[in-house]
Amino acid sequence: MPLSREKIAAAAIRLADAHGLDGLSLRKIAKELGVGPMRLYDYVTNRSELLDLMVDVVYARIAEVGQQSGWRATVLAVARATRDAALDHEWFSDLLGGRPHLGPHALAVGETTAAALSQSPGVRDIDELQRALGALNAFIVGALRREITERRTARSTGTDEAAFQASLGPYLTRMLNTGRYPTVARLVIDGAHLNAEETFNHNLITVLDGITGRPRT
Amino acid sequence: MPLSREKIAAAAIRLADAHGLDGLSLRKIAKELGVGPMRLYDYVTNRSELLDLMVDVVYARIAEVGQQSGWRATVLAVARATRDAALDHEWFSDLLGGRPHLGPHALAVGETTAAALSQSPGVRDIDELQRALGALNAFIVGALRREITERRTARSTGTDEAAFQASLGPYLTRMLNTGRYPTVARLVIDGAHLNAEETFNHNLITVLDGITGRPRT
DNA sequence: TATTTGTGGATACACCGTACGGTAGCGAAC
DNA sequence: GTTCGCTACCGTACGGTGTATCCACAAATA
Repeated sequence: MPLSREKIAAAAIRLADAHGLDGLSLRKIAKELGVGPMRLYDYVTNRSELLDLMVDVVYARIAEVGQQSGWRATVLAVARATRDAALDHEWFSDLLGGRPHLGPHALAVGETTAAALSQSPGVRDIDELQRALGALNAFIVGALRREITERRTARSTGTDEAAFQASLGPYLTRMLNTGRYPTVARLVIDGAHLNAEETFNHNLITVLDGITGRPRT
Repeated sequence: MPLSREKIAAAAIRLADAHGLDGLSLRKIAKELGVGPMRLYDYVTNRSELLDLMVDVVYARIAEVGQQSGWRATVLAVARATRDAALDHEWFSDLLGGRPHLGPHALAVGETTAAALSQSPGVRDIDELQRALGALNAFIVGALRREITERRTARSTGTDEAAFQASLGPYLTRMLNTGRYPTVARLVIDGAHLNAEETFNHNLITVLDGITGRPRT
């Protein structure tokens, strides 16, 4: 049972899911596979190439959604699939936007969203398509990074109010009590209970409407 | 002339500007300051706390733009200042969205943008403000990461067509020649010459319009 | 003067990515 | 049938990282 890029990527993903990207090392992957560390270099030239490999495996899952009934449904489906993937593999969000995603599956999802967007009214020529795609991807990347970051801090501080006050509280409440950040203070105190999925969907639609030039409801 | 968080941060920023975040290590910073590596731990508990420090120094520069004549001008100015900062300190974009930015200056720019956005029509209550802020920040984070990544690959491959074809070409052109990614192919071939700043501004306005509910022109 | 206290430094540990040299097997050429 | 060369595997070793711990020395206190 020799070894293969697929097996290496799968093991790496398992480890990254469990211990994050910082807890991932070539040596641990090798140990997980019962092999010396240098074996991996027969299949991968770099650590970063390994990361690219992992990323493209995730994109493969995202690409499965394929085309939907209309361009709008397609874009929404791909965006939501990306979010699902990021929630399942938090390290994925760490890599989002950090390097060009050029793997075959990444290109495939790029193709479906680009093709879908090009069907939209308000996207008339190729420059507009490029811009629209940029804006959409920028939003997705930023939104997912933000959501994952929040989820991580929520998990590390504990989700309940008391633990939050105990961990970030001392510093943050002191900061907010200076009165220099009244709006932020109101946001932190009054508005922490938004549903993440709803927020993502809502903002996604907002951005999409902005891009494709549709009147807001 | 003892040592201080400010001095450490300044040295770290110099090094990160020159050699990127990967080329940054506590030992190098210490050497730069003519000190043993362990001295830094008297001022900073962690490497990550050092990164937070650096980030907040950058936010200090961003915060300098302050309020403008209207809420819209303020939001635009802050966003553009953030972009300028990211262009000057590319490592900043690597950190964007990756951890909560809670330093005093980061909170200050959060406050100004939040306060500005809350003045916008279409942002009626606090939940809408939270969502709007999320969408705006998501876009900024994603757009800057993307732009910096592109700039980096452009720099490493060389900017001219020939060098590009030589480096990414072998793989990418082969991929595009499969015919499976026609839209992406068109984008790569026909549409690479958009001005980055214009694109950012254009998309920023688009997103902002989407958020605040303004009719598209 | 004796003793405590704190401050800068060196050393050490566990771990990382990866360069390098060696070895064993196997097909091809004489 | 023997030898040669090539490929696929393997372990070791190097230079680097973040950080914990201990240590020496100077200053300040009793």
